[in-house]
Amino acid sequence: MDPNSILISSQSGTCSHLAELCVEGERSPASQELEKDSPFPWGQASSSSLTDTNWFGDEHIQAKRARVETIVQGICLSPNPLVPGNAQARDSPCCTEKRKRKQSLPMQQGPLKPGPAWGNRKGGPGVREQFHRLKQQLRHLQQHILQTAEPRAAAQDPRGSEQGQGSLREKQRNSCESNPWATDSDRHQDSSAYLCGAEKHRVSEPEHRSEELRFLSSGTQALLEILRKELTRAVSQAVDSVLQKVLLNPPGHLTQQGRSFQRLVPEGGSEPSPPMGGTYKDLFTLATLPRRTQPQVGVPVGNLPLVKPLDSLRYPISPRISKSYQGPATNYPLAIPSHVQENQILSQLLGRGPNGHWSDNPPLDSSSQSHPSIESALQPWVWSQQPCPLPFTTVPHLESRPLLPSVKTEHNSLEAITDATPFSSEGLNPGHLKKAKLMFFFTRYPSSSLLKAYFPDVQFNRCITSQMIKWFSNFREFYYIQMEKFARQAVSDGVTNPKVLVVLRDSELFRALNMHYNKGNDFEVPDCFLEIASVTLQEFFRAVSTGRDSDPSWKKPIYKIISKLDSDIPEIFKSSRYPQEVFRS
DNA sequence: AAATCGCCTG
DNA sequence: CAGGCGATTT
Repeated sequence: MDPNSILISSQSGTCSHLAELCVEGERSPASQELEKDSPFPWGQASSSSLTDTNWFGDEHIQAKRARVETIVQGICLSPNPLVPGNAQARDSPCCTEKRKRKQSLPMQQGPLKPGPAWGNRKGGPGVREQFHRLKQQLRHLQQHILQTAEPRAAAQDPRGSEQGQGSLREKQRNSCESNPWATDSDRHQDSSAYLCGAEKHRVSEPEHRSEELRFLSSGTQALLEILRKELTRAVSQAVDSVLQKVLLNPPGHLTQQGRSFQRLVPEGGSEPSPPMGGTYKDLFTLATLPRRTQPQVGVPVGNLPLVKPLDSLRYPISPRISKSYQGPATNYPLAIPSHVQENQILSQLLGRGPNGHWSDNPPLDSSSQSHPSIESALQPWVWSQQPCPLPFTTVPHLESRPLLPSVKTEHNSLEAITDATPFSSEGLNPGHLKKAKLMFFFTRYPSSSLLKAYFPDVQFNRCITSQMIKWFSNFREFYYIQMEKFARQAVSDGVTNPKVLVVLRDSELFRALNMHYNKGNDFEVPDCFLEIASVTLQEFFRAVSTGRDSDPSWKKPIYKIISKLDSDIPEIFKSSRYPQEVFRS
């Protein structure tokens, strides 16, 4: 019924997918891999310039800065250790190489550094005032946030305690996002765990609301987190400015402190420190780059190579805040806007509706978004891209699938966040499988590029691609087995004219096929498939009836014929939400 | 060498 | 459906 009409009409869009293919085609396997590790390759280029800036290069300065930050924090806000972003979230279970790569990838964190910020520093006389103002603003924000958050927190079910011992990593991601180290290599797990625990204990403190955040709706949570981070960053920047101007003498012994401080205060986004060790750096870079791309509304993101990421986002999904954490996010985005005035940052934070997302919310609410910069930065995408990314997006609630239930739940519970987040970046879910099966009605031999074009919500990599190709291989296997079976039956039944062998919707063969690829029968099988099926059956019949099946490779010619009969796939299949749209209500 | 494919097996 | 394997293709 409905589905039919849709499909039919959509079928007209023949070339559309070709275009898609071209686009996708640009991505070589290698590049894809790169993207995985660091979705933002371009970051490197842009970063270099920033990296050079070495105002932090000097340990003395750094130490001072750290000191100031500490003070400021004490005054204004709790340093909530939000995780900068964990690029690792995207690791795909199947490909371990990614992990290795990530570590080895010497990404640069250019953007992190406040290069342009220098301009501000030059500011001069007004610095103090500015600083003051910032502090005040921060206080106000804090109050607002607290007011907003507290009430809700009470309402929500506090399940701060770690649940079970599932994958440690994932849990950490969810519960300890605040920990910057979580993102880093596994070796930091311990520390991250530690931090998480610490956080929990401090729940009562007004300043440390990380726990509380968990109880809030995901949306609010995200807002809170983002805001928090951004504020922290802003402060850091302000501090930096001040330091630059005021502090010129390096004490020199604070270096260590500075470091430790950074660790504790992940927000460190502010921390530009170029001197950081490789690992740390990598982290930043990974996380950072992406974000920038974002929306920072007015924020001048210097590097704009970001376009790429967008491509992947082409099919944004409804903004579900489902996963608060999806991505590798990073908070640095904010930090980076170095050239942006501190004031600007604040104002943006306060009033920003960057990508529309927050716009709805009043400043206060937005403030609540303290979620990791990750989101903050990417908002629009965040949601569209990663989160939904694969797993959830595509997967509508197909009939079955206990796996994705949470997805739909969306913002409701933390669960949604928890469950969704980990997978968001990759992996094929039942929804994808179902979609692939339906696509089989149109194409028996899809190319990897075609698959990429039709599964926009999937982050392809070798493993994923192979898996999907394997699916189609399996589909074909079943298909050909059925064909051969029925062809032989026809032969034994005495059929002599292949023309009489036509696959109709009421035929047994069709039922078998439909049962396999369209179990719920919730999809209208296209006529073209019936035609191809008929041709295939006839070819098998001819081969068998003429005794060609004695040849070990007698099926090859048939395969070759069938491989040329793929049809165009309806455009609607390109939608990540495809199933929902196609299936009959 | 890498990507695919088909076949077989669990 | 996923793995493994060998063959084929590019």
